[in-house]
Amino acid sequence: MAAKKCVNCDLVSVERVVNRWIVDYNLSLALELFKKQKFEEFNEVRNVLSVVMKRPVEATSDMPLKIRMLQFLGRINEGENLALIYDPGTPVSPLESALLLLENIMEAFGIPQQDCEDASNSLKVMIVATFIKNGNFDKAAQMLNKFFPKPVGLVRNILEGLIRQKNKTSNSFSFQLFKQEMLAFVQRLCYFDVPFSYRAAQELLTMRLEVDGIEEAEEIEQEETNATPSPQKNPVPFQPCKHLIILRSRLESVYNALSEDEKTFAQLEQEVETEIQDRDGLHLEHSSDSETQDDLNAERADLPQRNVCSPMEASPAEQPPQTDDGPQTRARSLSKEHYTVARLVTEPDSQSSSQYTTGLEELETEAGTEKPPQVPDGSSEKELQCPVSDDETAIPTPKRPRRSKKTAARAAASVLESSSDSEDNSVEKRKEMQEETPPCQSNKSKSRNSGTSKRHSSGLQDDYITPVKRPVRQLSTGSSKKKSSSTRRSISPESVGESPITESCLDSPSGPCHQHPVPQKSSTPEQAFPNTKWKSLFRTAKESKVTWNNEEMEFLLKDTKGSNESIKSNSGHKRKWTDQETEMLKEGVKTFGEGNWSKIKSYYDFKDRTNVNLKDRWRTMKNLKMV
DNA sequence: TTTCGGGTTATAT
DNA sequence: ATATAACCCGAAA
Repeated sequence: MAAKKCVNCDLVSVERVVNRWIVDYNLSLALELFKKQKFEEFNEVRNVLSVVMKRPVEATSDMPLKIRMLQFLGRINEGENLALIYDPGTPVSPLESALLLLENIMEAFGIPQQDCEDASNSLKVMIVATFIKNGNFDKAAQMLNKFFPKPVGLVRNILEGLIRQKNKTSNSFSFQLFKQEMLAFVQRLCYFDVPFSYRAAQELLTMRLEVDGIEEAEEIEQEETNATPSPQKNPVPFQPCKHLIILRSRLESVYNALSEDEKTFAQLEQEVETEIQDRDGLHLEHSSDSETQDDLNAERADLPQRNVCSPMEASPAEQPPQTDDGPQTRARSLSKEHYTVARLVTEPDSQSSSQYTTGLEELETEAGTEKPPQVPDGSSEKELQCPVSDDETAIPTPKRPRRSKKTAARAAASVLESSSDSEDNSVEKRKEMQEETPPCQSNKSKSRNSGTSKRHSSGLQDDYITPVKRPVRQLSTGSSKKKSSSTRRSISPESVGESPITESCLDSPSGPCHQHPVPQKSSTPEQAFPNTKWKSLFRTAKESKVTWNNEEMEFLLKDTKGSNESIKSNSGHKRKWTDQETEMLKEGVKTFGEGNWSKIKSYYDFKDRTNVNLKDRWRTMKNLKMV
């Protein structure tokens, strides 16, 4: 029933809000994964973001910068794949494109030069070092002179020495460390608050654990399980929450009976409902009061009137800490119960709508952080919110079965992992997601997709903004060491001729491949997205407070697509080890010790590498005296 | 199930 | 044709 109301409401408005949560969460998640060197998952999350960004998203003021910085990290992540060239006209390595992007960001967001100085310098050094590592000494020297014109400086001397000696095996410049440094830089630049959805999920998990400890976990789990498949059905999904609530208020009195008689939660709920109904009408007031106290919603103060938290979100999180306080708690819990249990399970009253509304706002506030209160139309919101709240609650539940106390991010990550088995699959999935994508023949070339950073690398400002992606992947001439070999074969044919296809499809959700040819540097979004469908979507998105720049969208999309492996290899063929993989392996051995291949493999995200592969690679490295 | 070492294969030169 | 990195296979723990 609530759902119906929602449908009537402005779906777009709701979607924007929900998508903002999603984006907010995934931004943080991506950063976390990057930090943990789960680069595959990092790319997966970026994929998620790119897809979400195609939908209307209500952006916060800091979101654009975060998106850009994520793009930046994406390029950094692909930094060693020199084979990736985005603009044939002005071939630029991923790291160079990262530098250009950084400069662009600084300009666009008015970031003082000094704030980026260290990062910029490190980036420049790594650009040179990467060329050296790949044996492209000419290019390295060229970059060295470009970035470090002064013939003085320790770093310059070191790099110069390596170039002179044509020593590409130097370990002086760890790419892994460099990545982490870039991560630290990004974190300095933008503050990544703990997303609301993360906190909500975490608290929910905590609650479940508590409940499990006290009660029989099985019941709850079962319920959850049931709820998962049909999240739309309010009654089922929420039950867990109800239980929690009930436990707080009623558990003491009923616990014994429960354990003995095997009373079901449903029964308890009914009891509670009865109580609640008796006190109906009070709940609103109580809820507001109680809410004020909640730690989660510090921001609620701003919205005193609608402080009632939405049943799903607020209740799970808040209740645990409350245990039994005093009368207040009692009232509070009751009110909450009322919402959750009575409303959802039994029957939605008129009140429900208002309650939900409140909850939503709260959520927004939290999640939105700085975002200006955009509660446009209260009435419509209310209705909309119902579904929203439901979804939110429902989502976390199924996904993270009390699997553990691991952080939500972790859990999410694992989910991602499982879902994305192979790049191929993921890639294809992505493509699928981008419906318009015409049949790119390139599908086969899984590897190719990696054309992550292609886009604006060279384009600099213009391309950068340009919706068109010409990122064509070239085989890097001699840049890529050994990898190139395998890469070339598969890539060259496709990439050269139609490289745009693959990427374009992915890249331009807005514009299909065909439209690429015309470089539109338009600042106007519409232009960017030729496709009518996307146009409309984009417009819709635009309406939201913060409009997503074409650039941002593109960045995401583009990067996302290709990001994964530059070199993917055909399943049947030998796949050369990338520098990145090698570095991870080194780190892994350093951390876990030689021989613990399974640990290393599980800790780092080695894609399509078996324990034996790690072992063999290590053996090879030892033979080569790389270690 | 994971690790290990010898053997095989695919690829670059 | 050769060298060798990547991969495979069977044994052992």
